[in-house]
This record gives sequence, structure tokens and C-alpha cells, in this order.
Amino acid sequence: MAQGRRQTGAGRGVTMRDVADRAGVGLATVSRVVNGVSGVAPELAEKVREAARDLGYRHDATASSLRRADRRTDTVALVLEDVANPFSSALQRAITDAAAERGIMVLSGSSDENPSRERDLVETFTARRADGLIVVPTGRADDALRAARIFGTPLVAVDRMVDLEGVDTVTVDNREGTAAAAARLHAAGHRRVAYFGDQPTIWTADERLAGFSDIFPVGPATPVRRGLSSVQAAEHAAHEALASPEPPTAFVSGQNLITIGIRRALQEAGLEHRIALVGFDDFPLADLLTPGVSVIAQDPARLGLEAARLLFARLDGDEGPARHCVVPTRYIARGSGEIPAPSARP
Amino acid sequence: MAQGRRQTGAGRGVTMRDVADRAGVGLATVSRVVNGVSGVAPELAEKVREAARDLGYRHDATASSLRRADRRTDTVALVLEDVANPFSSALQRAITDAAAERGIMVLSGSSDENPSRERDLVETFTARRADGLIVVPTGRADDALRAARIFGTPLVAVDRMVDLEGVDTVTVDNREGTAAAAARLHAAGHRRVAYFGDQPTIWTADERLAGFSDIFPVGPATPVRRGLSSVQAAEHAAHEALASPEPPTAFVSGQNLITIGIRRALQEAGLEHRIALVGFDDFPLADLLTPGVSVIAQDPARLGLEAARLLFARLDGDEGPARHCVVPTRYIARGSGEIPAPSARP
DNA sequence: TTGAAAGCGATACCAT
DNA sequence: ATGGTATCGCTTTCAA
Repeated sequence: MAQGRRQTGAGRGVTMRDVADRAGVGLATVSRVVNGVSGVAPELAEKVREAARDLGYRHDATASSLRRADRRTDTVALVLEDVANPFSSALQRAITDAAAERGIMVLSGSSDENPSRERDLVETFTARRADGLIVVPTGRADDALRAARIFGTPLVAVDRMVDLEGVDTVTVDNREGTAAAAARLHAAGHRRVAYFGDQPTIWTADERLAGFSDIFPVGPATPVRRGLSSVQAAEHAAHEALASPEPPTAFVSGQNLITIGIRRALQEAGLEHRIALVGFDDFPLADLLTPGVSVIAQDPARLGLEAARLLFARLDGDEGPARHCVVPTRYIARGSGEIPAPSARP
Repeated sequence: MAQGRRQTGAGRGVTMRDVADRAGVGLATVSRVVNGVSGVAPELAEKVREAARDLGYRHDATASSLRRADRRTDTVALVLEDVANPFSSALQRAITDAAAERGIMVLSGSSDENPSRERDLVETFTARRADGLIVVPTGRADDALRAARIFGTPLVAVDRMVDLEGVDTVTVDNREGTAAAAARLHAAGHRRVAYFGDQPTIWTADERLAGFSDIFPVGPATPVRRGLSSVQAAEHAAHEALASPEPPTAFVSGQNLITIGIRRALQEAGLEHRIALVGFDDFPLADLLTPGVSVIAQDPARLGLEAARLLFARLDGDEGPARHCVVPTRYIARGSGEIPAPSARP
């Protein structure tokens, strides 16, 4: 059987007018029944529902929102860094769930850290008249977001701060979390500690490095590598660091892919039990590796929930000043971060 | 600064009419310019673009599709099992990328293996007039999908087969892949092998079990556990199996969460080097564990791409008979599946 | 080449 | 309580 656009008389093309005619009522009455407006005689309502069923009527949300006074589409859009990243997908899941409770759908796309892709996405989403936007911004001075704000679409920046007044934000305590983890390494005797981070354009990358530097000011003993954005790049850089005359006794990573890359290099060199490693952002199976990977864990579900709440408040008419929500991180000791410096070993 | 709906005169509420008036041209001309229809005098077109820029005009894709002859919304919808699952998010990513190339957006939602949630999602998506649907069906006789087909929205089922004529499908060779892996265990001397699988309502769960049974017919030596759908459940079941008088010498898992649960139990019992484990579906870091986890790997990106292709062909007017695309799996030996049976050990 | 006008499917006002 | 009708923002004839 072929899959055609119009294979049966039912479905496509059946409008409220058709339903009204078949039920022998006015167009407005059908609209009331479909929208569950009270004040329609029960028997009429039943007749309408029957006609709708017979004809295979399907409500057109598109036309509905066009005519509606509030112009709502009951859709919010989500611009992530990469849907396939576990952090992003946990965020998406939390937001989608929160939205579903209100009967709101979620559109999403990946910017891949590319400002022009981000711009395209924001443009497409506003063209589709999303009621609101939740964005993981690619940059601090974000053009795409500025455009959306001018257009008037409520907007929440999540995971990263942005230099735009009046934008609600949700972030984690990147600096404090990283500093606390670094302090633990310091207490365990580490003095030669390498920091591997993401691209400096990303706000979180700056914050985390700052937290690290609070404990280990950058110097010859504390090499800093930035601009790492894939497992392979981090793995390669870690191999280089291990091959240097005075290799670090510990690594701090600013991102989960980097953490995995470093760990991969350590395992290849057979050093995972001798060199400490702490990563920012938890990842699945970190606890099943031996030794387990200690991390500064974020709570992406919580982040998403707070972002959704902020956005929904705006959708509900909140016109107050911008709010900034900071979600705490949590250090999870699994072993790799608890390896002491050689000097401190018995 | 407050975040209002209408904080500047620009943006919201600016229609083509406004642009037309400011540019001193007709409404139709603006429409032509915006849609890039050739045949407008260059100077007029420039005037229109300028007016649009000045007023902060944003095209309304909603109204556009309503009036357009083909009624296209340039949106396809995706019903996944759980966006947060790596398999699902890889699928989503591949489909979103393929769609983006054609200027198509992707709506998505998670059914959580719940038929009524699936139904809601399909309903919402068709109400939003998605041009097409890609669904990971929760059941074989899927009501939600039947409804969508009657409505006439092109539909592709991915990952799982469905008892509905005329529906395009993309799956992997579940049975063959599992049988091949089981055969390897048999060759390595294993005779007491446990199979842990997902809920029997899921088509893939049946297929994979069938593949296992092709090599190890179900009997006392080959216990089968079904209905496992979380890491915890699998872990618990694995502990039980290990505590039995004659524990299996190998495990075969029908799903990635189950694989992880079994592995967790093995590590807790200190048996990960003595009892073999092969899982269906690869997962991140499977190679970093010691021993690495051998898997029957699917290629979710490929699955998504094929599904998108099938759907786009329908959108392009293909009315041919339903097509079924089968993507091959690949066994990846990492160690856990290569542990020989004790009887076969020197 | 350009513009006026009809109408996509639904909502909301205003009569009845 | 119910129905007629103007209208949402846009595309698409059809005339000029």
C-alpha cells in the first residue's frame, strides 16, 4: 500500500467548517467544543464530537495560534551546544518534561559552538513564533540573543553568563567548584598540576580556569592548555604533557570530553593509578572505571528545571528585573582525584 | 531592565503590511522579496529590505504555511524513547543534521516506552502540522501510528518494526547480530549463558532474544530474564544469577542499560575478569573499562540518516510501496566477550 | 512588473 | 446558549 498524502477521504483537509456542517451547528460552537469552553449544551457538544470523529477532524494548532488573542504557539525553543552530549541531552530532557506539564512543546537544535549557527537557529525559532527561548550561548556578547531580545521573545541563558542586560540566567558555581577541587589536590601535596580547558570564548571555560588559578596561580609548574574541544585533542595534549621533562602529578580538566581524553592518555601510559585526575562535569560510568574518576558534578536536570521555571514565569507575565540563578556543584570523590602527590607518598 | 513582551516599538507586531506601507509598495511585493521570488525590480527590492530592517520585521512562518499552497511547515517531528539515552540522542542528532540541510526543523519528545505518551506526542505533532513523523514505536500494533497514517502524515518507524502496512521502517539486524555474538561465546566453550533482555513488548527485545536462542535454545543452563529496563533492575537480577547454585559463565545483554547493570554487578562481585559479558548497543567508555566491554554495536547515526532519507523521499512526493531498510550491526571485541569458559581454560 | 483582493483554518466579538 | 462574521499575517491568483 502506497503512502500518499491523501490516501483516504479522512483526515487532511477536514476543517471546523466541515465538522460544523455535518453536526448541523455553527462554526463557533465547534470551536468552543474543541477548546473545551464551558457553556455548550451537552447534547450539542456530543453531536460535534461525533461529527469530528466521523470526519477524522484534527485541530490545526497553526491556524489557531494565528487567530488567538495572545498569539501563543505553546512552543519553546532550545538552542544547545550539541544534542548528542550527555550534558545537553539531560538539559533537554529536564526542560522538555517541565514544558510537557504545561502542554508546551520543545523545538531544539545544536549550535556546535558556532555563533552563526546559533544565529540561524534563533532566527528560525523566532520565525516559527516560539513563545520563548532557552539558549546555551556560544559567546558573551551574543548577537543572536540581542536580536531575539529586540524582537521581544522571552529569553533565558543557561549554563553560561552573557553580557546582555535584562536576560535571565542559570549557571552553576563554576569558579567555586573548581577552586574547591584544586584545593583538595593542593592539600594532597600536589604542586605540579596541569589544567586543560575548553575554548576561551566560552564563559564557563574562563570561570573554571579562574577557580583553578585561585589555588594554583599560573606558572611553570602549573601549565595551562586551552582551546581543547574534543576527546582526541585532549588525549593528544595529555600525551605531550606526560612526555615533558617534568610531567604534572595531577590533571584538572574543565570539561567532560577533556576529562575522558586525559584519562584515555593516562591508561595508555599505564599511569591512571599514579597521576591524579579531577574533571568538571560528571559523565556516565565514571564510577565503573578503575580508579573511578573524581569529578566536580553539575546537575543538568536542575539547571534545565530552573531555566524552564524562569522562562515560564516570563510567559506568565512576569516583567520584573532579570534574575540570575546559581546552582551549586558537588565534588564526587571516586579515587582518581584522591591519588596523593609522589612527594606525599610513604 | 525588565523583560517585557513589547519593550521596544520594534519587532513584535510588525507585519508585511507595515513594511509595505513604509516602503511605499504593495503587500504582494514585500511577500515576493521576502520569499526571494525573482521578478522584482532591484531598486524596489532594496527599498523593501531597508524598510524591513528599519522596522525590525520578522517573517511569520506560522501564517506563511497556513496560506501556502503546499501547506508545508518545514518541520518534522521525532518521537524517541528517551532523549537522554545516548542511542536516542545520537539518532536525534543525525536526523536534525539531515533536516537542517533542507531547512527543516525538528520537534522531539520522549515516549518513555509509554504508549499513551506516544499517542499524545503524535497527536500534538500532527496538530502542529509537522510535515512528517519519525517514530521509535512503543508497540507492534501501534494505535498512535495508525492514527497518524489515517491522517495522512508521512511516517517512518525507526529501530523497531511495526505491524502496519505501508509504513517505511529502518532497523538493524538484531537477530543476526545477537546470534553471531552468541556463537562466539559458544565457540569459546560457554554452555551456561544467561540472557537479560528488555520488555517483551518491544520488538527489538524479541528479535535479540530470538538471535540468542538460535545458538542457545532456552533451557535450564540458559536462563532468560526479560522485562529489565533500568541499570538497577539489571544489576539486581545479575546479583541473583551470580548467587545461584550454578551461575552462568557468560552473560548476554539485550540493551545498553542492562549491560551496564550486569557489569556493575560483576565488578561488585569481583568477577569482571572471570565471567564473560557481551552487550547489544555500544556505549561511551565501554573501551576504557578493564576489561573493555565487548558489544554488538549499532550505528544510530546511520539509522537516523536512513530514516530521514526515507521520510524526505515521501515529502518529495514518493508514493511507492513501503520500504524496509536494514542497517548491519558490528561486533566489537574489547575483552569482556573474549573471556573463555572455565572448562576451556588451561 | 506590480498591486488589489480572496482566502488558508481558526478565534472572538457581537448579535440573536 | 448559539451562530454570523471580521480578522490573524501571509501567499496566490488575477487584472492592470
